[in-house]
Amino acid sequence: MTYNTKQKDIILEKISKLEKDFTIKEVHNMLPDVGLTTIYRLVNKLEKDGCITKIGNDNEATYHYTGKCECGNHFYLKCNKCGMLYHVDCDYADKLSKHILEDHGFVTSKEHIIINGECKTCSKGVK
Amino acid sequence: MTYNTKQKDIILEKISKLEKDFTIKEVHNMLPDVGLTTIYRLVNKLEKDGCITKIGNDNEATYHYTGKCECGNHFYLKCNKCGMLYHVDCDYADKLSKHILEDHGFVTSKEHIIINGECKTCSKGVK
DNA sequence: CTAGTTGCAAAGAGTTTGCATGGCG
DNA sequence: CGCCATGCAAACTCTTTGCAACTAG
Repeated sequence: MTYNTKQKDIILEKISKLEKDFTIKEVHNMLPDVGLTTIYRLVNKLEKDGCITKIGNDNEATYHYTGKCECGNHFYLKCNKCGMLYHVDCDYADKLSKHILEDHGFVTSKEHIIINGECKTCSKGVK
Repeated sequence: MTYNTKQKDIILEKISKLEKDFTIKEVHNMLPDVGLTTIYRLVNKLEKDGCITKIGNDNEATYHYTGKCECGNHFYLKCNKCGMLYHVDCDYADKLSKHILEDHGFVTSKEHIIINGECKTCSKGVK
């Protein structure tokens, strides 16, 4: 019901090895031979499958490859200045999820907690 | 250096009384007499002033009026299903900010921590 | 009167859709 | 061969910009 194509392999190969988050444009720049539309369509599908997390950005959508991992002990720190996404392994994430669920009845999204702010470098650099 | 106009008053009056987050379009629908452009411009300015927090959404930007409050003991839980933004007063927010700062050197954005997930209602209702 | 503000129309930017072609199974 | 996948171009939507008219101070 779903074919394996060259483009799919190329895209998956690429984004699964990225250590940082990415935009559609970036992927397209890295893979000029794959059509823009195809990247949009595949990324959307991967997002539905749960392999990718969409990080609603300013005006351009940013995505992050998460694979199929179901581990809960981490969260993301997203720097609003430089755009970097830091993956943090930390017990605190579990505690936080549990707290939010038990005290506020809120299910944190697939254990992918994204907290916005400013990273060490940027908060020092500016001002 | 900055004038007080009718439009400004109308917009501020409206969004400061909203209990939920809003999009530019929603504001425009509520205030048909104010030009779209004006709303964009004013909201952007208010965001810079810190009275409004932008919640990078899917394709349409969502904003939330926060006023000038500098209180730190709260965070937001944003439901990805119904779009509701829950304002939660909780000591945990402070602890979390402190932890992130001390252990990860990351400054959480203006104490406005937004955590995505699914609210009680939606997580029960579906599937 | 001067400088900031407004709002229309047009331009930009990101994303989606239509449709004909090509490739997997 | 049937059906999904691809990719170009066009359509759409949200947001920004240019510019002339307007208004607060």
